[in-house]
Amino acid sequence: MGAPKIPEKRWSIDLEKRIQESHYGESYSERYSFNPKSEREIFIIDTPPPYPSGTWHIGAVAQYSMIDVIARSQRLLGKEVRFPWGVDRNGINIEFTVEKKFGRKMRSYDRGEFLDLCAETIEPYTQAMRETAKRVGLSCDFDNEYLTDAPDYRAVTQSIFVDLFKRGDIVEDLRPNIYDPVEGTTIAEAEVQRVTRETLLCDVRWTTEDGEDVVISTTRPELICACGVVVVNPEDERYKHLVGKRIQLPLPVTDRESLVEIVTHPSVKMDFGSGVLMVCSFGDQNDVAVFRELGLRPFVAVDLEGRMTGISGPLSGMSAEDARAASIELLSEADRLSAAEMHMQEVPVSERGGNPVEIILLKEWYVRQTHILERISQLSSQSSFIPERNRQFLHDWMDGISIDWPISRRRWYHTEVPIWYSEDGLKIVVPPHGTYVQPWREAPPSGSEVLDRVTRESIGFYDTMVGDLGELVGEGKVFDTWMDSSNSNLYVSGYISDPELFERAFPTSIRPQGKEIVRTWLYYTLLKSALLFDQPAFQNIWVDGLGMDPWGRKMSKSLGNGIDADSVLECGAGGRTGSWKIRGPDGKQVQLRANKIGSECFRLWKACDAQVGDDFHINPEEIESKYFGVLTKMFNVARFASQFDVPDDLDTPPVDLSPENQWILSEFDAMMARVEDAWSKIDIYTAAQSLKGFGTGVFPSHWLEMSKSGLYDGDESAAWTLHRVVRDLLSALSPICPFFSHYLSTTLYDSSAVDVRSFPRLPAIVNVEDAEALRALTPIISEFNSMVWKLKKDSGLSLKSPISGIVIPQELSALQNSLVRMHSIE
RNA sequence: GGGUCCGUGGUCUAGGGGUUAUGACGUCGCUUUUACAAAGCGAAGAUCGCAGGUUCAAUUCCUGCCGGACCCA
Repeated sequence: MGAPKIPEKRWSIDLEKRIQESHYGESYSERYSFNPKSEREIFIIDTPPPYPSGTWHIGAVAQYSMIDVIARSQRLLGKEVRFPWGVDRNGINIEFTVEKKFGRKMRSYDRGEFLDLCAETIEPYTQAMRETAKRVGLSCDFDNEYLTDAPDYRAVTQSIFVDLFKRGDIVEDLRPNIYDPVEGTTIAEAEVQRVTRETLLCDVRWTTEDGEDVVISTTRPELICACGVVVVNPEDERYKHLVGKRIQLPLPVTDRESLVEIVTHPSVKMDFGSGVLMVCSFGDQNDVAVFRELGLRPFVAVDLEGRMTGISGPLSGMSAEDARAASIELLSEADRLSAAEMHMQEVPVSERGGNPVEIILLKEWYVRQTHILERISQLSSQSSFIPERNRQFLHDWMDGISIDWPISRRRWYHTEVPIWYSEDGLKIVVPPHGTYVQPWREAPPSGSEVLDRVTRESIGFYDTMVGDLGELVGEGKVFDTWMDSSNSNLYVSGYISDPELFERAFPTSIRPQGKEIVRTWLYYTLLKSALLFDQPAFQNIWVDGLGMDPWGRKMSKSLGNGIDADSVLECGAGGRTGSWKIRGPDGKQVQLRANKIGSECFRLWKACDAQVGDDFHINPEEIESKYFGVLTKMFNVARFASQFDVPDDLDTPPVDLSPENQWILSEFDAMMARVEDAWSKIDIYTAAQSLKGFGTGVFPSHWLEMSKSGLYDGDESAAWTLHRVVRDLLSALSPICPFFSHYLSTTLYDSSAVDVRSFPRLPAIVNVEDAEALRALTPIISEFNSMVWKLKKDSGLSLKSPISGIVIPQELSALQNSLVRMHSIE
């Protein structure tokens, strides 16, 4: 015994940063790298590659820290863990950033020049993200970072495209697509958002061929030229006599019939406007459905630049918005506008650009999916969801899928569609497996294959056929970014790059992600695995809730309720406190303050505070007040232990363990059994709560107080118990608080808790029945101690004053001596 | 408009057909005791959102309503 080996009185953020910095130094990769040849059970985590755009959302960082807990806990259980660090850098987001930064639209640049600007611009954001990742303590394989915009990653996307194309799962077709005319690209259903805004609802007077006037309400009068049919509800008595008649379009059109038929359709709401509806090719998705159902020929009213086409007569060449104003004017001049009033309406807009979308007939590439939904659903039942109830998000989304997935985009900073077309347009050239190509600026590489464009059959190789193909045209389109990110599990499991590993590691052990991207990232990944291998993509799917503001609202710039991740992680460093001004629910600014948080406290909070799957409120004040004390407490337990010599042999229990040591070891072992079980089920919450309860509760308050004086007197079996418990407790805690555990364990035991690769369990101390009987004493001990403490308090005695007249319960007679010393009972 | 989830002391949270409903923060009181006052100990504080129903028994199961969040149309 001597002075504590741990000089600090408590955990601090500066200490945390010091340990962290040295941790990411030399031995880092030794510690956390992945050995694909390992004999251990392989555990691969398909981490969500974050998108670097400004700041990393604190909710995502919190979630990521729990993925790290999963990685570390699986290592602790002895598995060979691959915890990749990937960054998703493809996409329209960085294109927008570049456009904004330089004040020029993408299409005004040379394509290559623009790509260079994107790559350059995204780098500092990527770097900031790496730093935050380390600051929150992630044990990713940073040396093998993957970037989705790197050639090796894009090559996987392109190879999978070619494979799926060859087997007919990818098709090229002319179909109505949701289109963002401002950004000039197709988007998928999953990328459409709805905003409520005020629009002018016009009542337009149409006239039938018999000369009867009919009023039709519309918010899109400029689309009259694309009207294919006028519909009424079949139940609507007012219009029964009109069904089957023809009606004149109220605006002039060119190159098309100006009369359309009136038919019935059940989707018409009788009480909306006049109850008569004009159906335009591609006014909205309902229109598309009606056109398909009635087998009508669609009219193209809006072109790729968002301008009105020739059929719109006088409106031709105008933007949709100008055309709307012009058409209203024309209708009004012709005395065909009977009313026009402002009306609240939900408008579909593109998620990224916020622009009202149009539905346009375009030739695009599609992944076929409607035929395989049932099978995906079957396969996904082989994956466990954590929590199980979040499986519902997937089913809800899949129930609503009605069309194939359009995967081509008319953008630039994305993976290119790897296709060249022959001069006659009948043949296509695709690159060999594993090669990244940019068809818009390069010729096919050697080894490329020539396929029949329609039958997809192989005709031969490019190298020998180059003379027969005429002048090749490279495809200019690129892929939806989900086409890239939905390969992440294949990429990290060794698909293409390491077939031997892939054989062992697929389906991928776990997919951790937020619930908001179940319909995109998760669904598309499952789709790919079903199409390519007819297999489930994952063994486990961990779906967490989202980080909300302190009142449970989504954090957003417009609400002004965001909390920056770095400000929380750095809170307390160098004595700087944290303060956050956030707009509260009543619209008033609320000031939150905290003195010290840091990564360990932040992680502990997330692990302890909410079950996985639920949305969680992020309040720095609460994080500090509820969890920093837990760290202080456990730190001091270790500090207390550090003044007693560590027994040479912590593996073999002393033969003369006294009853109180047997008792706490039984209690400890039961707790550790629970934690081991929780770690193996990826139940962070139960593990965290168990460790916290034991480490701050029964162990220090009861056993330690009971054993203290014995320890000071050199009781060696108590010292063994103390050190064994503290050492193993730190190991079991290391997934949640790695730097805290690392510091204490290396200081006390010269070996780091984060390096333990087998979950520590005690050798048998007593037999099972006796252990159970000992654990049954816990509530009696705690009640007895509380009784004595309360008695002393009520009598105005200090805790160390002697007290008399206390009767020790019969059940605790074995602990008599310790209890007498603990309370100075006379 | 539809779907999913949620509603437990002032705040956050666990649980779950059956003794006295878990824990934490906050509050109040006491205590400087050879780890810890950035701590410990103790106390007060809940008709488990509301209304029905099922049951011997409901906070738990069912229905409706109210409130909140998210997703979708």
